[in-house]
Amino acid sequence: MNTWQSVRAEVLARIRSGEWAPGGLIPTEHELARELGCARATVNRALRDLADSGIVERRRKVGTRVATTPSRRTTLEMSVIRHEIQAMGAHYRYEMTRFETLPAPSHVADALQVRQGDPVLSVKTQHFADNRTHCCEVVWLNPAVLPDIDRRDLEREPPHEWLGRNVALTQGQFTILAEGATGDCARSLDVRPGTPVLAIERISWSDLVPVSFARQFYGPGHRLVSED
Amino acid sequence: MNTWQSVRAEVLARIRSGEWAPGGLIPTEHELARELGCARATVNRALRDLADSGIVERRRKVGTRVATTPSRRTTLEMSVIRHEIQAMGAHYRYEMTRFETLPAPSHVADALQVRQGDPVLSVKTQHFADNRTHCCEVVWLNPAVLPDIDRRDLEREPPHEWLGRNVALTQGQFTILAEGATGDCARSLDVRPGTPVLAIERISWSDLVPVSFARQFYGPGHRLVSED
DNA sequence: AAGTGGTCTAGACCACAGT
DNA sequence: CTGTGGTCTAGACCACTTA
Repeated sequence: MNTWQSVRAEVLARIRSGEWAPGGLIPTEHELARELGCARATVNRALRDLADSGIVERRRKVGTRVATTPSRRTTLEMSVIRHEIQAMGAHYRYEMTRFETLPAPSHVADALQVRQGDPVLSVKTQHFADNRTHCCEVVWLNPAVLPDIDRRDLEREPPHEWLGRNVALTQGQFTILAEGATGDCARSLDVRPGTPVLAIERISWSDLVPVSFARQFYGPGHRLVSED
Repeated sequence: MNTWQSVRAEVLARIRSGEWAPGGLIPTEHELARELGCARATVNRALRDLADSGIVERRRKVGTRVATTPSRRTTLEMSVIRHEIQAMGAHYRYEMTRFETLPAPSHVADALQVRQGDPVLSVKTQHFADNRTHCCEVVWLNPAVLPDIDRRDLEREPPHEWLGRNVALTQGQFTILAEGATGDCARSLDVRPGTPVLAIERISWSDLVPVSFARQFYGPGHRLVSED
């Protein structure tokens, strides 16, 4: 069969067998197409897939190399918290506990690309699964990009769901780290201060303009699982 | 321009504008190709890309729907620890602190798909950046798949690097969580027990057979950053 | 049975990066 | 300039799913 999957498998097998060593060039698309008896587009599809997985590296004029860094890319599904909770079969409830304009602290100013002390919107929320706090978050919003957001908008609906429906988010970045719970967060999650919590920082852009910077905290036992 | 990127952008714009609502069907590939004046393959490439990002969902005979779950997929680069450390400009050193065959505890037996109590290889390692422990890990190896691994192999080289060069790893899964440092791990990372650490659990398969189950611990301040 | 996406083909042109 | 990958095309057939 000359499917692109079979081409991918063949190439992978040759890499695994050592026939094509890490750092070495493999044949060009034309050569592979001829050898395997399929169209170049098919080979291209297979090699592009391998490049997306980080198995090979491709550069024009140079060719395709077996990656020396056998690093793996893995994809995480960052779902809407409501769906995450409902998927567990739990009842979802959302609450906004703060909504106020504040001068931007330095780390927020960095993330939103505004000057330190510039006014930004600070929103605190909690997401409940069967009346236990599953996640609490602080969201900082760039008012320059959100002309007409209203307190009532976010009382009804979590910030990221509102943003998803009202702003053209073009890019996002996630940072994952472990922290000890502090103050409000510890109280919300009903854990002692210092308890390890998983923190996810999330920056959303709309056309290269930062729209929001969120810090989400998940209590003990929460796990992020890759798909693969 | 009839690039697949421009088709992708056009489709995205229509979704964002609300012209194509979440949950709704968008035109078929044929229709879009005709309307936008390009080949169907180009439309296919664009829509496939959007489907990979989770923006739309595609099913044969049904068509392409705007995803009701505006969940985002993001890719994490799980690099080899040595490269991670060298990329910071630090000196890398590796040490194996344990190598012994033990009866599999239940969580390890689950991960490696062996019976609880079956013999598995337990390896403890530390990875240093400029002589400070950057990461410590416990790796459990499935001896059924690793006939001729030797203690000396892993004294020279970290388990995952050895595996990468000697076993055809076909699949991996990562789980990320926050934990409090305990015992050996706390001592290795030079933190007090209970200090929040980022834990990454990693299972590697070779052709549906589990090869290794690793738990890696990173000290305070460590961050996983998505690419996007 | 019919309609949708999934893929392959053969050829072509282009963009880029070494020489 | 040259050779590589990146992409587009027009057409074709296939696979799957719903009706």
